[in-house]
Amino acid sequence: MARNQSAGRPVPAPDATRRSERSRRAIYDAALALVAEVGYPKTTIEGIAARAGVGKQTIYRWWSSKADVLLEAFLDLSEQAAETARRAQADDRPAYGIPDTGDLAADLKAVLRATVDELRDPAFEAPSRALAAEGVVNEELGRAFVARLLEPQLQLYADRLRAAQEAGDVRADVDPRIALELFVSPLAQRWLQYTAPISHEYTDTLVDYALHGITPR
Amino acid sequence: MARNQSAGRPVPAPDATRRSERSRRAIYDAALALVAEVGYPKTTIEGIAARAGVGKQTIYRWWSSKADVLLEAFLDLSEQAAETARRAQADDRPAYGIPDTGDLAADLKAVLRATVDELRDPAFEAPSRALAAEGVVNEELGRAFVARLLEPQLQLYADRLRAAQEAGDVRADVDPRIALELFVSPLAQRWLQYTAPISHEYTDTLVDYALHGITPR
DNA sequence: TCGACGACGAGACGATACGTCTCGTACTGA
DNA sequence: TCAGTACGAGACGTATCGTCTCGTCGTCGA
Repeated sequence: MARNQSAGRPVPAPDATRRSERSRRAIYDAALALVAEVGYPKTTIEGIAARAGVGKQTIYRWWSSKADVLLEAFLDLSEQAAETARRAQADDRPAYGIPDTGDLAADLKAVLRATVDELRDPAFEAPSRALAAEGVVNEELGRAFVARLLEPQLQLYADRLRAAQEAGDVRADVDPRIALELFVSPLAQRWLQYTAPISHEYTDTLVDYALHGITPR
Repeated sequence: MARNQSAGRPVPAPDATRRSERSRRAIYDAALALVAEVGYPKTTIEGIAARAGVGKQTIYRWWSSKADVLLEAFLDLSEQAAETARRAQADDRPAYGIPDTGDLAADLKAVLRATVDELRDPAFEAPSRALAAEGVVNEELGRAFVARLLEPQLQLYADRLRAAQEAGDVRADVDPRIALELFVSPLAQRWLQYTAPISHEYTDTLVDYALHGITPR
């Protein structure tokens, strides 16, 4: 019943410098594999430990919950993927983010098309959904998920929109953080909640509507 | 292990005409109360049965899962609420739905402001989140949730937008089912995922951006 | 009027998974 | 060299799962 640093003998905090990197990685791999194979609800701490060849205590020592393990595993996966992508394009592109060819509509459409394709990647789908779902019901994890994974992505759109404002392609009085939601959120909702299918044509349409509005001009 | 109508003796389907209405209601009430009080993950079938004063088998006989119980409980709650609302306004409003004063922007803003207030109602919040979360990870339940709860709501927006098209306030080539997502989905995402706070000012801004676009006119 | 049928409340049952704990081992820093 | 601690392994008691088996009760057809 007693958790960390509560009454009685304060449980000594584990020494992070002695932590086993090997176990950490094995736990990430096992967690992601299990979620993809049997689904989040059937993924258990005991299952992760067994698959990783690790004692249960090693998991409980470093993480507070199944969701927490998965969040860090997915963060690690994202970092690796970003690292790989960054190294692949290396010098020919200045910074990674949303391209700026000067044509805002085309740039947004291209990135959203790529996002649609990514959302269909089964390796990402299961853990993404699991984390999003847990975050809906668990505010603490939800905020961590947003702060560490979602918001950095959204920031890229905000940056691109700000650049467009300076180029005069977006009105100066528009808030980029809100404007980006006009095309990002509809895609997110369709994907998360299965409200309707997603496609390249769909995201193209979203960009057109968002840029020009739906009223007669 | 063997579920309904599989091998061996086919399990006789329960006779719905002999179903206890009293138990059904007690189960709905207990499920909603427990989710609100202790949260969805800690809500158990055994807990619902005990609180409802009902045998576990009575739940397993009529529902396939905890999520299924909650979906029906919430549907029932929504129907009651809709019934009450419909009876309250009775004759002074012709049909319930989104008002049509002729001013599209004002009508949408009013409804979205009301939605913001609703989303803060604690009685709805816990079960809504629980169902949405379960639907993210469980496609079958997700689709049922959308079809029976979400889509009927969205249809009201589509209807209002179609009326606006006939009045010439929305371009004829715009797809209302997509257009409505420009202001509904951002609100949904902020609420579901805690990506940012929601307010009346925020939804007003969404409507303005969606109607007129973010580019210079 | 009465007997069978089946849903009901209650709870026993074996199977998991929970989170804590206690081993013996192995590495590491003083 | 030796104390300290993370580690793999797994035993432990508790909680909930979904199935099952009771005895009770209300309803419908003979």
